Amino acid sequence: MTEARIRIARTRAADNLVSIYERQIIDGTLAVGEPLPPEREIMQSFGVSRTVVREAVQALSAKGLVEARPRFRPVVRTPGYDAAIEAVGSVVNRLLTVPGGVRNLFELRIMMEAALVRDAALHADKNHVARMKQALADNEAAISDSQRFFDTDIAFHRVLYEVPDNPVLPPIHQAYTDWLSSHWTRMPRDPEHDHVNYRAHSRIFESILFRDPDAAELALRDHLDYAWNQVRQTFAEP
Amino acid sequence: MTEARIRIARTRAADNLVSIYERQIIDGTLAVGEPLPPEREIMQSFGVSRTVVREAVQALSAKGLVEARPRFRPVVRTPGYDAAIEAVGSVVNRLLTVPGGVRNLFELRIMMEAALVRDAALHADKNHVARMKQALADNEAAISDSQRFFDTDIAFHRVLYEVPDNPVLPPIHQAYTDWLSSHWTRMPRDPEHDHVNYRAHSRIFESILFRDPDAAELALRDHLDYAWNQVRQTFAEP
DNA sequence: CGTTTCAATTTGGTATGACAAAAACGCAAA
DNA sequence: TTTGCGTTTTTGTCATACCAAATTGAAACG
Repeated sequence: MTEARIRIARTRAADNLVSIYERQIIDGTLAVGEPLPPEREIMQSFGVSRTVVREAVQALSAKGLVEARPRFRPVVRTPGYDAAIEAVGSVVNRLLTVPGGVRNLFELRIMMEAALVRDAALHADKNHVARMKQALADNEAAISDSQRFFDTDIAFHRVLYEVPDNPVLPPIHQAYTDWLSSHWTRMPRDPEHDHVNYRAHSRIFESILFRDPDAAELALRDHLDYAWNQVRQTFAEP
Repeated sequence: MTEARIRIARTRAADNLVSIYERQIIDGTLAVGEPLPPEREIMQSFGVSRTVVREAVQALSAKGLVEARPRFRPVVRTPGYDAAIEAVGSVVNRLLTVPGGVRNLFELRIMMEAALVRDAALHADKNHVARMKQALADNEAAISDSQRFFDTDIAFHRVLYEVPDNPVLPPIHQAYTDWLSSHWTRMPRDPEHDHVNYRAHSRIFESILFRDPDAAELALRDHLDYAWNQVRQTFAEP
């Protein structure tokens, strides 16, 4: 993507190594969980200096292909959407610092979940409904237990991301909760909020049961608007 | 995110530099577009070796804070959603290689644009409608001019991402088109496709004009399902 | 005076060697 | 077999050097 736009991006030696190991990891030559060869070994087998090797390893780490902890051999990561989204974590954290960043991401979330509840209302099968019902029950049982309510709240929403059976979606949900949870912990704790939120979840669930996408979307938007009013209080944003 | 989960990740020397320059870039000490100091200068002012400096620069580059082209001084990037999404480009490219990756991302796109046309049908103002109308006209004029039709096609969809006035959305559209365009060159070129696609765009536009979100969503899903059948042919995926 | 050319300087990319500290390993003891 | 300890690897960092490309500034030119 970037590369295409850059003028005359002459090849850095490290890039070769990166693409080579990229291929080896993708086609399975390097198994998941296995450590990369020692740096000196890579040096010799490719005839490059350790500088280049280390640079390549760092690039692979930034791409989320390997997990490089200090002082440890880099190990090949399990490929997948979780790893990818985790790799973009630092980027998104920066987005949260730009003016209005939290609001923009939250609105994106509202838009996504609105689409998800519509989808759920139309396509949720018995299994999904059962899971939602269970999550809802757990949620009700956790009312006024601040931490547990938070967890069950997340669990309820997670089911929505699982309905379309697209493996990209659950990691996105995970990302949202990770990035926003740091603010949710600063949110005012009030059992009254729990009741309101539980009723909102309940309303969403019923709309899905009735196969009514419009009602489901409306309920979801009411719910998240309310949640946003809670979240925004932890910021100086207008 | 990752860092919190890692055991005892003792500070690497480069991390200090990264956070220092991160702060300087965010608070404006280092203006956008300005190059970072030369590596040798950074060495001296922080008393570290060039190895560490180069490692830090690479990390900053991976985070999307600076743009480092080979042989050039790294320049501070304009912060924002474009830069962030571009920084995740490599990650997403990898997602496209996992089995079913293209399909999953395409379905995510369908879900997003379905939500967008619903939103447009409800909230598009005169200005947006005018832009869509113009884009549609351009699209019609480009029929059977393969390259221009592709461009105007993209431009039409882009308007949809601009309606909600959320700065996160246009870069997402940009990302989708970037990823797609690499496959577009392999797609079958047929003027008949252009006609079908133009009529689909036209149908979407009319549904938005009539303030009919259901019709708009239906039209968009038909359109993208058709597009998917074109795209999938460039893959071996079932 | 402005523009172009070209050589000197600066700067990034890479290689090499070295050393401390931490991890991995192997071996011996319980 | 498990545990503990010492040895060997391996990584993190530093220092230095060289090359090639980019930048700069002076000189030549119109």
